[in-house]
Amino acid sequence: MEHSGDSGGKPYSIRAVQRVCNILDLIQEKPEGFSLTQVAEVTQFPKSSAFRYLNTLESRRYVMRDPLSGLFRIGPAFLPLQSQQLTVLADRIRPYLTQLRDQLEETLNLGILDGNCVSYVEIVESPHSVRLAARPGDRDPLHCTALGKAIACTIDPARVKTILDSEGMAQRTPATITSFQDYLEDLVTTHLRGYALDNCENDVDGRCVAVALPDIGLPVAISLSAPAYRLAVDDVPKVAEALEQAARQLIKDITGESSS
Amino acid sequence: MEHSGDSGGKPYSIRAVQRVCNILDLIQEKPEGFSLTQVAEVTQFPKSSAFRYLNTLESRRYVMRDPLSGLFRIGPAFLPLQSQQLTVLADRIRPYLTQLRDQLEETLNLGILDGNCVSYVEIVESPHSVRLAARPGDRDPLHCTALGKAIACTIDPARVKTILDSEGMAQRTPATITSFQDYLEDLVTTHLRGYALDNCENDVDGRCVAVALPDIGLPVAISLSAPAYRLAVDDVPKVAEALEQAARQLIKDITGESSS
DNA sequence: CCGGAATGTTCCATATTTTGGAACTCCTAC
DNA sequence: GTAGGAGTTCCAAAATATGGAACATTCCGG
Repeated sequence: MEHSGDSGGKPYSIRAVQRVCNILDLIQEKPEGFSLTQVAEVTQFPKSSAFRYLNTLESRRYVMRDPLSGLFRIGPAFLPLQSQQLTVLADRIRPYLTQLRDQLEETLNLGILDGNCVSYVEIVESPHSVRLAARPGDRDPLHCTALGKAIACTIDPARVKTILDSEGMAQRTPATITSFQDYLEDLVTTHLRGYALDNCENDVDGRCVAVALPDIGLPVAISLSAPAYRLAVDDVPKVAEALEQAARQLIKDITGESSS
Repeated sequence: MEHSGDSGGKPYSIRAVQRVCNILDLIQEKPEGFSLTQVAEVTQFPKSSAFRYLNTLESRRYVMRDPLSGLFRIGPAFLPLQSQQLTVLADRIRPYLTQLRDQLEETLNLGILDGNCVSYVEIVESPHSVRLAARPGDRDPLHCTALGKAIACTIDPARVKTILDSEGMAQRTPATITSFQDYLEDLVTTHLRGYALDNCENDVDGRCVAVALPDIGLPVAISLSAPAYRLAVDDVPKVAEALEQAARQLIKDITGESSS
């Protein structure tokens, strides 16, 4: 029985398990992911073997396929950033998201700061066939998403600056905020108003409202996303109020105390 | 070819990979871990199969064996709590820890807040054969460790309370702080003084000095741990100064700006 | 201390599964 | 249209994973 890499003297090593670990080690090295051919090359597995491993890991969510690039990257099963804690949190927040979805008939999201981006942890989709919906494990930038802005209000401004310096503030739509100064001003507004708005800044046809969940101990926020034609700017305050109400209630339920 | 659980209609599923995923799913459910027999029971694998899988995963650090309880639990390869970011951070901090180890000839640690505990990310061990050293992936409570105290100074006091209420403040040694009020007072001292001290509170024969790394964006701290007989209380300020100096330098290096 | 139960570790013949190469499909660029 | 590259499918047989049983170790109770 031969196994690649160091088994650390451990007997009874299973080669297929080692191969899984090789792939999991690799997939963590690059957030944007790898093509099948790259995985095969780096791991030195035959392409068909690599394909089967990746497909199996994908079916179990340890690996996911980026819908745009087709690259294989870290999946949601690997994403619980604080493991237990995030899983428990998502489970407890899901009923609220479901209720909001039923009430407002749009897509609800739970997002977390993950490195320099927002990562979608939980998504409860709109009943409409035309909907604005990310997928679990998707990541979006901080500067042009409502989730990003809501979370940015809860973290150190110096940290926000570091992130944006590092990631850039790419123009995704004509409405995208691309200067740090403008972004800071938006954050002030966001903070005073109590909710964050992505007004066709991330997706030219999309609008999104988000509120942070302070006191939870993790940089998380919930949001409602909708096609812009169904969520007029005039409707935003009403939606925000529903989100804020749900946020207050769920924080209370989770922490056993009320948010100040 | 039969595979357990939902393959989601994915063809070319590899049974051994599914089994790895079953174990990884299970191991994430309980921080304190599982015995071999429990893993075998829950997964319904024959004991010898479960044993081989766990051993292989252990050799690759996705699973680790708790040295005290012998239970199998999540390993460091699963621990990079912010994945990329923590790996990069540890790589950049290691040379500093190594230099401090060479200078002070004791064990240096990098720890992070992980759920309700401190988790050891990086350890550079003392050259002495008698040393106080945790192992990567080990977890310790917040209330009786210098790392825990240093990190507690950087997070919301309400969060600290929640953690301690949940985890308790178990007496580990006669010197352990077991009341929240006393702990808060220690944190005030820690904050004013600039460093945290575990004065035989976690280990009756151990002393530990820690400083937080503010502005990094993660709840992390570095510490020096030593047998108490080699680290007298009078030596603590000198050690703390070396740690603080290194902390200032590495924060500057990592963030590209100086800590305020 | 002894015995029994429980947990962990080792071994082995063979059944099962994984394997890797080749063929095929699809897509893109020239 | 053609070529090349990435992804997908297939299959015979080589390789490995398998599971049960035996063995070793530890723990607990009488």
